[in-house]
Amino acid sequence: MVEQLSSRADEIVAAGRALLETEGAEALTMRRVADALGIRAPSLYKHLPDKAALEAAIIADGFTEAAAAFESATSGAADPMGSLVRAFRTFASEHPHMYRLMTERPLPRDRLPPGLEARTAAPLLRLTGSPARARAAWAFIHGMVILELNDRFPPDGMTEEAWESGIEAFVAVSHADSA
Amino acid sequence: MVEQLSSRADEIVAAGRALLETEGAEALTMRRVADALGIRAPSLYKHLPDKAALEAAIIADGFTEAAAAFESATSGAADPMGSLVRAFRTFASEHPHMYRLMTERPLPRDRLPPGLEARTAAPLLRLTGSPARARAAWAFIHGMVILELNDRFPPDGMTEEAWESGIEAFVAVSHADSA
DNA sequence: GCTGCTGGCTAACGTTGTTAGCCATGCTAG
DNA sequence: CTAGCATGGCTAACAACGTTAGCCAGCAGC
Repeated sequence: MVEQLSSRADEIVAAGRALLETEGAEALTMRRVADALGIRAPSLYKHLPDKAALEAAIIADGFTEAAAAFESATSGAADPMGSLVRAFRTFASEHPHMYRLMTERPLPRDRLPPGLEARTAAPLLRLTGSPARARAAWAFIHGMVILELNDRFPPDGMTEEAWESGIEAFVAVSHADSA
Repeated sequence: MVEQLSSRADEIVAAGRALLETEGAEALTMRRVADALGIRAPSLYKHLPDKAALEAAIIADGFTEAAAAFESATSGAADPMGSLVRAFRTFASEHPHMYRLMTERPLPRDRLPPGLEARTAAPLLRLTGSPARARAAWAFIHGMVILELNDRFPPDGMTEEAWESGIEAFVAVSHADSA
């Protein structure tokens, strides 16, 4: 399943990630990645089986970073839920192309380090107290982030209010339930 | 902006849509579409400027259908919000590839019939009573749908509960606000 | 009956992921 | 010290993609 990458492969993944983050998904090309390293595209295949493996490694990178951000945002915070939501939004807005790559297709779970997905989900799961509520909150947060990223909301300044309205809704239900 | 399509172009769009819906996005190829019509790929360009125009026409098709479904679901229903959510989920699960195409990138608004986007959004906007709440509810619904579609939730039967939990949350806030 | 538009066609280009097969370098075993 | 082999480059090439250029058959209208 998840092979440990050689150090050269790590450099390839880093170059790929840099390309993705600075120029977007359509720049993430085997030839462009090779160019960035001063070699030819076919040489990449000495280190990685295919492009999907490169993408999976970049995605794993992203999840690791996101998980760390979520953990540090929630540990000992006064308002852990608000803090988590902010960390989520920050991650997505600082790494929009990465966030899209991480979410827009089914996860290549076979090619991801075991436990990474669960680790990323853990903080929200802990805060909401139930898988069902965690899923609902995640859907809301992801929906807001991806609709914003995809320019789906009219630019009328109403979006911040939508965030508050949604958070309020979930907090209300959580309190009602725990009472 | 939005050109009226020739009847031949309509046939091309229909063939493209059929390919998309039955075989997924990667089957939506100029050559495959042409094949389905018994002609060659370059001939398509006599009727459509490029592939983006084909996609936009398919997307417009999808929005028109979705809008009609949402309107008929909410008009005079006993539980209009539940009915709308069901209509939304039904549309997405019956047309998963269409739904992805409609949502996964920024909308080609220039190439869509004017007013169509607003028409599709209207039922939810009416039910929630405020743009902010509508946006929050939309984010939740879209988030649930797309995460389900992308196989993001563990298959533990908890997802139905997540739907209920989210709907409950939004309904609670709406009631609190209107009281 | 000529003109010109409509809607096909073939050939081709540049880009994509990927494979096959060659070769230099350098480590290791005998 | 040398033979052999793994490592990691390379070029050439293929199939499929979107797209353009340019040709031509058929048919409508003056």
